[in-house]
Amino acid sequence: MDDNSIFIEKLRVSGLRPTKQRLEICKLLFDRKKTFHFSINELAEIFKKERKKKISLATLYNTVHSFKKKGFLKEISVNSEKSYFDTNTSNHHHFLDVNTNELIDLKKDDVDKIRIKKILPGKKIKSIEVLVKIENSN
Amino acid sequence: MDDNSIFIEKLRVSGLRPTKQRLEICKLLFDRKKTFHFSINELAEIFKKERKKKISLATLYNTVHSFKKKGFLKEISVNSEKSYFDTNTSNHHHFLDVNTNELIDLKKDDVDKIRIKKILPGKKIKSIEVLVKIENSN
DNA sequence: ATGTAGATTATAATGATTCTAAACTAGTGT
DNA sequence: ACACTAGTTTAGAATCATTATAATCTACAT
Repeated sequence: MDDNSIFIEKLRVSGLRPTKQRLEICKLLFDRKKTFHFSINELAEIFKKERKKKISLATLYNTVHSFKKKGFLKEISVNSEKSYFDTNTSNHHHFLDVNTNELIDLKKDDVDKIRIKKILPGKKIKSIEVLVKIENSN
Repeated sequence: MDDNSIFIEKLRVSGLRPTKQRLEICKLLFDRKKTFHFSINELAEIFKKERKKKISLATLYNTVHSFKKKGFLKEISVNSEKSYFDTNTSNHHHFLDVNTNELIDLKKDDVDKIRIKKILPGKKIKSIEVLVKIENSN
């Protein structure tokens, strides 16, 4: 038997019912060592082809968005064609390989602290996101 | 008579025929002091409501994309809902006011030079884009 | 066991973008 | 001035991703 108790708890605490589908999605997204970057379409493909589980597209959309709202996922728009979700919700930046369209996490100390000198009256900084586009050298 | 000779030249040099529609779009986009940030939909609205010119949506899409390809415009994706084009094609960063969804240019010296310590073999850095999300501070 | 609010689902609806193919036009040569 | 051609514009159709709908199902409190 697979042990879902962590995910059941995680969902319950956040006010989401631990349904079969949500647990499947949790296992896929969060039961891994490395950060996972995905689009909803890729997620759907994985369930269909690799895992042979049929979770409707609507549920994937609903779930990913509610996970985002609960802070389990972060959304990253890299360009107009593609939007990724990131299982690493800590403050961090990204490489985007423009040849493969792959996102790669940058660790905190891979990037010097960013200082913004301009301030706008009545506004405060909410987040700072750095996207470093990389390409094949040669 | 309005003097379009600069735009006619600009288009011709880049290999685009200076058509009525393209010149109208040039005037709207480039005949201004401050940087202009827009979505294609907003552009369509301006032509329809403010300028009473009917340029088909297809042409706006075509033109904006060819202007982007020629380097007259830069595209900035700020979130999954919205993608902006920027008439300022120099290297610079942005504020995004999440309350109004407004983009604001940061000047070069508003942000310290970003140093990326990580390098990936066979890859080189193409660009570094910083998006600073700001919100009402109250 | 029952009731009910919350979830899932297939499908339809929407909305943004791209495609198509016909009509139009800028620029060239005559 | 005229005609030719490749490039451009256009309305409308097609496509694709995402969201809405409403019927069915399920977790879970009572």
